[in-house]
Amino acid sequence: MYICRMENTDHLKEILESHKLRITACRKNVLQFFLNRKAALSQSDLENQFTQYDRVTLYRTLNSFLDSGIIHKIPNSQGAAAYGLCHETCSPDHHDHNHIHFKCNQCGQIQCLDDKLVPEVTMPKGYMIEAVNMIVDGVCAKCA
Amino acid sequence: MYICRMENTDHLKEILESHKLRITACRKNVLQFFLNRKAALSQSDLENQFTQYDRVTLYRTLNSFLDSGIIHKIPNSQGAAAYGLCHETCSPDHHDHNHIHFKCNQCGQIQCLDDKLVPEVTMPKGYMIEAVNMIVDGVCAKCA
DNA sequence: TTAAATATGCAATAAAGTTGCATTTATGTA
DNA sequence: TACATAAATGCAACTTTATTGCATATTTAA
Ligand SMILES: [Mn+2]
Ligand SMILES: [Mn+2]
Ligand SMILES: [Zn+2]
Ligand SMILES: [Zn+2]
Repeated sequence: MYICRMENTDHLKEILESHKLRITACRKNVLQFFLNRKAALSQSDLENQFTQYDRVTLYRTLNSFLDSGIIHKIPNSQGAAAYGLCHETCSPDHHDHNHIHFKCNQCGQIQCLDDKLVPEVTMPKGYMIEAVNMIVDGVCAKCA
Repeated sequence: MYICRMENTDHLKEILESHKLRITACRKNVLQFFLNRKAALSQSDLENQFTQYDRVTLYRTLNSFLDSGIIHKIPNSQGAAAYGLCHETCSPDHHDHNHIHFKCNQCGQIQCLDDKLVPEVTMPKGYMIEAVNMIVDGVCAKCA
């Protein structure tokens, strides 16, 4: 995870550049929003926060972040898709997403537990593993 | 998992009755379809299979099965929701869903690996666990 | 057999995701 | 700096998925 909380424009620019994305106001704002947030974000979170941008633009911003490896999509059972920041080690080629996700049934927030790694798992003979996702549902520390 | 593959009407009736659901043709047909299938099913799978029923009826059939503990919802990152048969031990009160789900990126099928249990996991202090889901993506034995 | 409770079909609506295209903006090069 | 090119944005339209209301049909228990 990128360490700083209050980013300066240069830092945002660097992140976008290093992922081969053009620097635009929308992308910088959305990226900053992700960096300031602890929890995962959904498209509608962005729409509420950034009324100045068209929802399609925000949709495509999320897609460009996904494709370039800035964020990752978090599986869920219902509602809109949620997105979390990738580790700094992630790239479009090689992702490093072996952390557990937690969804609080009280406040609804979805969190990346970056230092809680998904345990190893074995598959039946003949199965090939490409990715493993673990989603824990419950009540978070704040809501408990 | 219910053992039989080709159910007789009585067996279907028993299952529905034991979950306190009224016996209807639609429910029996949908339940049979679940029992015959190995993979998880989506609403659109049902719509394709049962053109004689309104899609809202199929939607509510899935909901009644969900609420009564006949099926469970499987988290995914994209596309329509998938549903898998519950174990016989499941009830509305107590669910027993600690098995791994596998999604094949080739054929798209989602499978309940009923005998592959989700490994134990610990949360940070203060978190309460209510449910744990594990979804493995990859290539299934048939597609490999 | 009948009354009450529930399921179904149909219409309408909401929510979420996606595409095409004209216009604007960003970026590399002259 | 100016320009050409490639990419991003806004807007409209559309698709898919999910949800609700209500009249009618069916199931169930008395
Ligand atoms: Mn995450
Ligand atoms: Mn399952
Ligand atoms: Zn919470
Ligand atoms: Zn497969």
